[in-house]
Amino acid sequence: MLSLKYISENRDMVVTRLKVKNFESSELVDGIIELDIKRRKLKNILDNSQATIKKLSREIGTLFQQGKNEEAGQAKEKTTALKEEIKTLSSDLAETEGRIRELLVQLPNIPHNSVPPGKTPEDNIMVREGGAKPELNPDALPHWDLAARYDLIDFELGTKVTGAGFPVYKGKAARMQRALINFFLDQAGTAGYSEIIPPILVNEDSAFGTGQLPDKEGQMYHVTGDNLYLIPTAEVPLTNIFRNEIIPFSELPRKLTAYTPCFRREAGSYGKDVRGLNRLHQFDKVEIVEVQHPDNSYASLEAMTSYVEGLVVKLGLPYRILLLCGGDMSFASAKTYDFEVFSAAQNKWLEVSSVSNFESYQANRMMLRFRDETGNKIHTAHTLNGSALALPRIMAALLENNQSPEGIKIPPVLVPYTGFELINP
RNA sequence: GGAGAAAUGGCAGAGUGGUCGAAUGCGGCGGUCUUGAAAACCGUUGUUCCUUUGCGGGAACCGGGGGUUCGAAUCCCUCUUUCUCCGCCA
Repeated sequence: MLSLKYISENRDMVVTRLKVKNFESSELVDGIIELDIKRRKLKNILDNSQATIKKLSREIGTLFQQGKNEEAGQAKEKTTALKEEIKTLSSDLAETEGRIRELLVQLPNIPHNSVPPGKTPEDNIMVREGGAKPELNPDALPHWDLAARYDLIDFELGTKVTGAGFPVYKGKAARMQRALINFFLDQAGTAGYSEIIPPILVNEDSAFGTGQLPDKEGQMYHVTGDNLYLIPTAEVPLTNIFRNEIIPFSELPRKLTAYTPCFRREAGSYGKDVRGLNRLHQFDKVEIVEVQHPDNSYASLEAMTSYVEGLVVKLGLPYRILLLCGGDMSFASAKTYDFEVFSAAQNKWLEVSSVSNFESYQANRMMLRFRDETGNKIHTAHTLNGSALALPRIMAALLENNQSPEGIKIPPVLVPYTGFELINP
């Protein structure tokens, strides 16, 4: 969320900038500022009352010790009215703070200056593309048919065991999946990301910290018995590692990576996009997360983007990088690059990564801060994350693009991990 | 799952109703001494919020929440977590 102070001090700027996200915020922002004035007023009166009663209490204590019980009794009476007042004031204050928070979490993050305006994916700007689209035979098959032909991925079996969107990977596909995970983790390690195996169930505070709650509640699987959520991305546990932490200046940036399965209910997603591996309820992903000094976070965003680009290049996939327009960005992001790879048999671009700078939006929510160079001041850190990469669509594109009459060819960089070069009958 | 014990500052660890934001030790930072370092000695050392141009002043926080009291780290309730023992188990 945006900080209260920032909103109060930059009212017009916030409202103007949020219009890039097509978000009309003037009412919300004014409500917040009004409540904040009330909050400060209440806090001020309450502090004074508490200071008075604290002083009185000390005096009463002294009087009792001196055996002046009568005087103490008289002093006690003076506190009665004040106590009532404090009770009312603190509940008013708590209520006001609660309402401020309710409004604050409804405000999306402010987009960076370089974010183009726009409403739909059509308005995204392509910043780079690379890799050659393969020339496939006319009889080339989409990956779900290839999966059936080579007995690689069994969607029906997953439906039997769990339900739609939970595929079963078999044989060489399972091996290839594992190869991709290991390849991605090794690459990330080389690039300076520390490998983590985080919990894949998180509590409410964590889900709130990265912004999944309260807004995207229906998108996560909720284990109601223990009030835990299955992670929709490793971003959640990885970033929350730093929740309520003050990071020493010398330890910035912190760079983490993790492979986890991800779970998404995808409520409301139907139709052609869900075919095969295109959209699943459970999928594997390697994620990279970075906590960075505000001065360097945009350099990190570019570095992360280049890193992800290196991965798709190594895999030999045709790709393009999109700078998302205001309307297509996520609620919490200040700037996002999406990666799409071309899946030739479907003749379709598939999103395989999303790299974002959240600036202080998540950090404010989770009180993630750092100590500055002098060691005296504490500031909110910036957080970033990116997929590196989401596996199913990579798998889909690799299967489709690399099919040939002899079988499906494994990209050379993966062969050391798979132990085979070809998937054939 | 059952029984018991505990949760205090970066860490260790005092404090069981009255100037306690909290002794002491370690660690950290600054200094004296030293050619330099160590040792020794001296000083300093949390976070959030309100207020002030600034100096400063004030409030809250001793696992979370609630309560008793003029006053709570200290008493009560509740939740969470950790440890010990038992049971079960990858």
